[in-house]
Amino acid sequence: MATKIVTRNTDYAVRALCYMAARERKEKGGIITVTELVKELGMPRPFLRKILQKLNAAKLLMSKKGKGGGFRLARQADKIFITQLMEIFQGPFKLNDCMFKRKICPNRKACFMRKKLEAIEEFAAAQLKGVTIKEILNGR
Amino acid sequence: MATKIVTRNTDYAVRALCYMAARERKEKGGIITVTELVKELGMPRPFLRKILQKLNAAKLLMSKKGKGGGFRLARQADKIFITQLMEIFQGPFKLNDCMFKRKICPNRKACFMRKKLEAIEEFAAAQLKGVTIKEILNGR
DNA sequence: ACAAATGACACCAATGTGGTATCATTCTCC
DNA sequence: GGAGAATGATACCACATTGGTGTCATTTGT
Repeated sequence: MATKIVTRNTDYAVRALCYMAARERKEKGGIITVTELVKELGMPRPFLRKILQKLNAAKLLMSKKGKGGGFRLARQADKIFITQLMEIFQGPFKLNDCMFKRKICPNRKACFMRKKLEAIEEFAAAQLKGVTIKEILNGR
Repeated sequence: MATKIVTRNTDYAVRALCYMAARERKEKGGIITVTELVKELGMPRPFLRKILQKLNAAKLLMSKKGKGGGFRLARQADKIFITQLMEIFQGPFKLNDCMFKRKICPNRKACFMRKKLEAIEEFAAAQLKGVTIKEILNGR
């Protein structure tokens, strides 16, 4: 199986945010309901709901309860970083933590493999660093 | 949880092979028994056995059955690449395969995220490419 | 009041990884 | 040839994670 850098809930979040940002560009200031998102994006409703609630808690979305309620972006698309989404849904980004028998491997400092993994982790972090919803939307 | 580039069985394989290579350097040509490896490396015996059997099947080790039997390296330590170990225990190395609803995401080609992931994957492959047991043993 | 929306939260299922157990086979040595 | 020491093969199990569902409470507009 493929090594996952991005899990499914992060992925769904990206898709949902992209949709919302795109819609925002045309019809200004609209609140979007889960129903619309589900219809447009074809994701399982309860799962998406959970994701949106997390985004709301993280203040990336604003929510409005009750009739006529829904969600809207709490900030511009170029201020929403996927690194933050990854943090929210997957926790801090890191590669192998090099455990051995429940403890951090004592050789961690000297280990050649570890050096390589660290280089990879650094590179990956650099690649993902500046990426925002806006860029993903624009394909660039 | 940390994104795993290297899983535990690959890790165990590396450790076992390193030990065997190190011993080889001193006492030439010795066959090593699972019992010795378990004692020295402190891994669960049946699990290690399974791993060694796979290495044997992949012709990285040679085995001898029966009394006085055991394993020895089937090639020099500088001819054993961790990429091959990863292949054996984890399958082909790749990052996210970008599925959406059981199908490969139709936007895969244009997707900006995907481009980043591909860059990371390439870099990672390059980093790991030449690494052998010998280098790990030498810490370089 | 009622219906439409989210909030909070508990629960469930599938999968992968790590680990165990068992029996068959081979080999050496007496 | 038989006993015991080793691997071969393989089935099974436990735990964690991820992905996903379901339910009830709360808020809000008409």
